[in-house]
Amino acid sequence: MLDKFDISILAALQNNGRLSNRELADKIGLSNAPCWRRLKRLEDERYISGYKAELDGKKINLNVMAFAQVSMDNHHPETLEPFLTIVSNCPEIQECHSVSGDCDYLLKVVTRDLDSYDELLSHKLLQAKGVRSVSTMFSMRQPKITREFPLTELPIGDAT
Amino acid sequence: MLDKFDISILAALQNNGRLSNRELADKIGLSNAPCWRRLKRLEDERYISGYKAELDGKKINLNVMAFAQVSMDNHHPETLEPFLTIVSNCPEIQECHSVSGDCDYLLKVVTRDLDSYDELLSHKLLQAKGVRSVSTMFSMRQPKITREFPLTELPIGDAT
DNA sequence: GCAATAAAGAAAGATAATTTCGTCTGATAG
DNA sequence: CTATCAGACGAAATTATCTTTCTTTATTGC
Repeated sequence: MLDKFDISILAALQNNGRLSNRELADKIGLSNAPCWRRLKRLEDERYISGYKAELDGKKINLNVMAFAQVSMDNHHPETLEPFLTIVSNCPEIQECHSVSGDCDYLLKVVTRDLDSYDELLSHKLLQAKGVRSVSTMFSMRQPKITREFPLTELPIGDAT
Repeated sequence: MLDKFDISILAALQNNGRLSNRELADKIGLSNAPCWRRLKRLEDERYISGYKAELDGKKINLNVMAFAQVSMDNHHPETLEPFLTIVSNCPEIQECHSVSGDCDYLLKVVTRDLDSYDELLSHKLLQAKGVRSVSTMFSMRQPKITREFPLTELPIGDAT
């Protein structure tokens, strides 16, 4: 169970994953040692699954972000397998969700430009046996984009 | 321009954003100081836009992930504004993309359970003036999910 | 070749992480 | 009501790491 200090730690590190232990301790209102022990616990118990540097896509020449809705011929494992292999080996595909609704998978894809996207689509995805069709939504602007989870909904342990 | 050391640094920190400078230096094959200077440069020049702790959604009671396709009545700024305000104030909405295709916006949403999702939908989004309709795809499984950008496509500077 | 520039490495000084230990608070059983 | 125990905090000492400075090594243009 998490108390308000734990939640503050998670919130602070979601925002800045490289806070030093001292800064973190100041921010949440504990001293050095207990803050450190709590953080280790949160890491050990996998509340925190990792730390990631966030890069600027534009700066590294990734100008196209798209969501591809993929429909499959059927849902037999041997039909899905070649597709999933491509997905897992393709670094431009950041996310693959098996979804409810009209299509079977939703992919989040990042590429340098439209040509690269087209190439990925027509030479990789559409070549996969089992893939019936792909319909693309291009992300043109991102009024909001964050990786933070909402922590406001969490039940709070003691120490309130 | 980035050379192979810079790219290794970006790749390593995308994977583990809390590598110490020493570990990073070992990994990329430079000594302490130059590795540190390169990292600072990459931060200063905003190749790295930030560091984030990655939480486990299941552990903190966020069990529903969904993509909401939103259609608006029209594209006048005064129509969009109330919707975008809700989006920006709603912590459950992680991403809002203005997209090409059949709908206007694609939202990535995370909630505790289906009830919370329904509440968000019917009491917040669908109440917004200007929102014509919302169609939801629930993410049931994630065969792949990463936050890493592909760095293989980058042109490499000298020092090859 | 030789100077000038740019980046690497070594080492020292400054800063921060991690451990240890003593203390306090609150719960529970006698 | 008090004694005991568990759990967590904080101060301080130790260890490790970061950050700077200075020197050395490559590379480029003249």
